[in-house]
Amino acid sequence: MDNIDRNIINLVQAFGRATNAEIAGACGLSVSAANDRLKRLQERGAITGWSARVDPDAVDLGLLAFIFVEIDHTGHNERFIAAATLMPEVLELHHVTGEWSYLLKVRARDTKALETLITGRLKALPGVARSHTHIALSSAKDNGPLPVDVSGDD
Amino acid sequence: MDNIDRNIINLVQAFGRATNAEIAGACGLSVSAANDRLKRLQERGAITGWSARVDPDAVDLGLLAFIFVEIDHTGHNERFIAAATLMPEVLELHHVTGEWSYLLKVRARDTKALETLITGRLKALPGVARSHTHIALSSAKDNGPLPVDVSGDD
DNA sequence: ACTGAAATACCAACACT
DNA sequence: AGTGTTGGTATTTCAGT
Repeated sequence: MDNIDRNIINLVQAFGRATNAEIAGACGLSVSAANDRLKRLQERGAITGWSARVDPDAVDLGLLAFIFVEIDHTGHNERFIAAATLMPEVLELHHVTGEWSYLLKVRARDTKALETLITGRLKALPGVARSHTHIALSSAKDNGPLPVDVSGDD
Repeated sequence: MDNIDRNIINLVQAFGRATNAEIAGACGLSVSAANDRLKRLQERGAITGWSARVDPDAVDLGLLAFIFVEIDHTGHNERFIAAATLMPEVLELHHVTGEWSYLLKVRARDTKALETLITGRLKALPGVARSHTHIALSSAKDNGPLPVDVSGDD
């Protein structure tokens, strides 16, 4: 992982459909070398996959919320993680420090769908003692690229 | 936006480098039709771009944190948003309901870098009254795909 | 590891249904 | 909107450095 690799990572984060020729041009490599490096970055696991960025409003998921959850008995943690991870509305599930056990990022169609998710499905899971929801009114930035420093060591 | 479009969106969210032939095969279309639909989804803004998924650990950003920020005077909001959005460590910036003004998702190398970010840069912005940080100990799910329902109306 | 070239696969425009 | 064809590009492999 040298600076060229980091440049490639920055490039393909911003432009996931960049061609090998474009990567090569930006990094001063031949097309083959760019292709080789991209493949190696994937084989090593630095690049884990590719994705289209989708406008939530276009797919009727205008409501974004962050939900803190507290689990009351230690034995329930694994089951909660397994169940919540499988819920498609749960985009993220983090184990966090502080007064709460988990922080979930969820998207839903509207407040009604959010209510169903929280009271009907999340709070129905064993061990969920309480939850606290923050609704996002607007997002100035969402899913930004990882800031990969290109002036680190080679 | 019909069910075929929603299928395509689900597919390219999971496999951002899916070829038109693969999309066509999955949706029962010809390659040309798949290409046309993909183009139209981008022209309409449903698909906003393409991105490589990157392993944070591979680029030395092992620390994930969520930071709540309170802004004390209304006039400072715009400037805070503008400044925080430009910080590369700030992956997300949401205006949220509740006792706090904003919720930020940030990534940093380690606790030292996080401290510099919070005390040296975020809290230095005008209007930042206080902040509260939740550190993610682990993430069972991160940046999951938007759950696009394929059984909605055509 | 990188280069350059050859073979293969892919995309995008076209005429037509 | 969809299909099949076609010409132009992109990708990928390989021998050589």
